[in-house]
Amino acid sequence: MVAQRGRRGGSARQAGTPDADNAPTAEMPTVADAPVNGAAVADPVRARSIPEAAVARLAVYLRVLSAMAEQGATTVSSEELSAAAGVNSAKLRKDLSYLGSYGTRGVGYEVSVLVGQIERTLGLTRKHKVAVVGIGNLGHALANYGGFPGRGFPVEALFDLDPDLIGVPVGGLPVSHLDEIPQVCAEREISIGVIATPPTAAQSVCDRLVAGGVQCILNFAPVVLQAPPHVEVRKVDLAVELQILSFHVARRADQEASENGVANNGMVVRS
Amino acid sequence: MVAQRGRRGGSARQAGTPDADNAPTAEMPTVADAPVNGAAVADPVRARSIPEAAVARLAVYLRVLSAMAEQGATTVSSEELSAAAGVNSAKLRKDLSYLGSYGTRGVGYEVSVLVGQIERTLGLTRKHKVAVVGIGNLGHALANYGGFPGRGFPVEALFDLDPDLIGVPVGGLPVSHLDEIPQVCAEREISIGVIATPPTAAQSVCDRLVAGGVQCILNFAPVVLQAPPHVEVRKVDLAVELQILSFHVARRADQEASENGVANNGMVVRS
DNA sequence: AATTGTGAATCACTTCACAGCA
DNA sequence: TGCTGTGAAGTGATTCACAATT
Repeated sequence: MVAQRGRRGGSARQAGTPDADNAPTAEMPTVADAPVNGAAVADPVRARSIPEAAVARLAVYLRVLSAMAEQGATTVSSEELSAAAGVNSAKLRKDLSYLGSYGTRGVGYEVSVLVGQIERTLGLTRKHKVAVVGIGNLGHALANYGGFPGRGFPVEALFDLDPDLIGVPVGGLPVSHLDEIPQVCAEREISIGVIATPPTAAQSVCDRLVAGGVQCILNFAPVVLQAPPHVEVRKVDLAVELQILSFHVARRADQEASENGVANNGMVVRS
Repeated sequence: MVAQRGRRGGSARQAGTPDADNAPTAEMPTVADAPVNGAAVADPVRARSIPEAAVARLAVYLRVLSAMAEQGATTVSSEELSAAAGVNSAKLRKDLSYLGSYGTRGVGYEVSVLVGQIERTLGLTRKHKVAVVGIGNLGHALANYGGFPGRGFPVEALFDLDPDLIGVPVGGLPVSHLDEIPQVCAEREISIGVIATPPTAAQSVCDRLVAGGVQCILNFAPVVLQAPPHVEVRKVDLAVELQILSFHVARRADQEASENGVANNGMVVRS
């Protein structure tokens, strides 16, 4: 049902979005992290390192598989799963092969086994406590998410600057002041900090989260954060997303124009 | 929900774009595309295409440059700009080179020129009307963003299913019913649809947006959308973002373990 | 017969390193 | 001298295509 694969001629390209990068701080929207510095990854003992891009897709497969399991499916082929996840089957199989060999040739994969292996690989067998900083519109939405997606990411601290908000429970949890970030995060062993503040406050919040010992930061503020290398930063940037879409609209308009013989150098070549 | 940003992940889309262009002054870039040699491509004109990854970074550079301009900067070197954007300078220069040659050797770039060229390339010289579907916590946050980031993305329609919400103004704009999506989007010439509904509603909303003629969709719902190839879909998936962070935490723990001489299986042994 | 798993090829992106210019 | 712009090399990710396996 879906994806047709490109053959020659038609150049169908999957847009799989490549994401990629992210450096010491945060950079583009995509996957993250690149070892960039120096030698980078030494030799992960047992880990065959998984490409960054594949990690993001594993999370998607996990969601699809969970839905399938709920509907009673017990086995699934790479063709089915890849269609549901919107990727091609070769990519899916390659991605799964990073986990090990858990499929049966001629048959497919057992859903429950795959779910277990992906969860293990993504580190989902342990809980990751989350703090949300900036209880504005977005922060509210995040705090109310009620124990974040998929369980395993309980929100255990909320922070804001506004005195009127301090102490007020949001989603069942009272809001603390920004100044308390380091102490509270340390006490509650927060491992992921979510920044939903205005851009001007973001760097300072980031610094406090780091002081509080958080290991990862998910940044919704439209700024490039500077953080030490041991802290993983990812960003979600609405403005960037919209601008990328804008680019594609423009590109498309352009194409149409040249197909109509408009711009271009007058060299329209059509069949 | 919120979720992460991802790249486009899912829907199959094709973008092969044989482009053509590259006129001395007005060239509109295209995303990189499969060269596919062969006889097919009949376009002798050297296509100027911008890698997808570079497009995302251009949006970041634009924001940094705007901030610099506000502070009175008139010129900037690749070194300065790249540091502020969190990338290395070679990558920055390469990215800017896709726009054309707008720097001065030995000096740097003129901020205002760069801003103008990036805006042109990203198609920001024209407005892109936005509709937000699903006025829950997140939709509310988005609607109130007040004419989205950076101007140029005015929110001109809101939709929800809840009867109690229909007609109620949110951020100054009344909410319409989901059923009206195709008609309203067409009337108001919406070009970008933002889906902030629960996952079960997302595909149907997507279909209606497409019926209403929107060209791009930004999906916050945690599902893989199927959309026709001429519609650009991007997704922001909070669960995926958190799981990627989780993976990095696990990986890091793993590495530490092996640095301590632990072999494998999870058991931490400290010397 | 069907489907996985994967080496090899291809394609995309990044980084290097330096020629060219102001 | 300083900094841009870019070919070329390097790295990483995707796709192909088929042998291996049930």
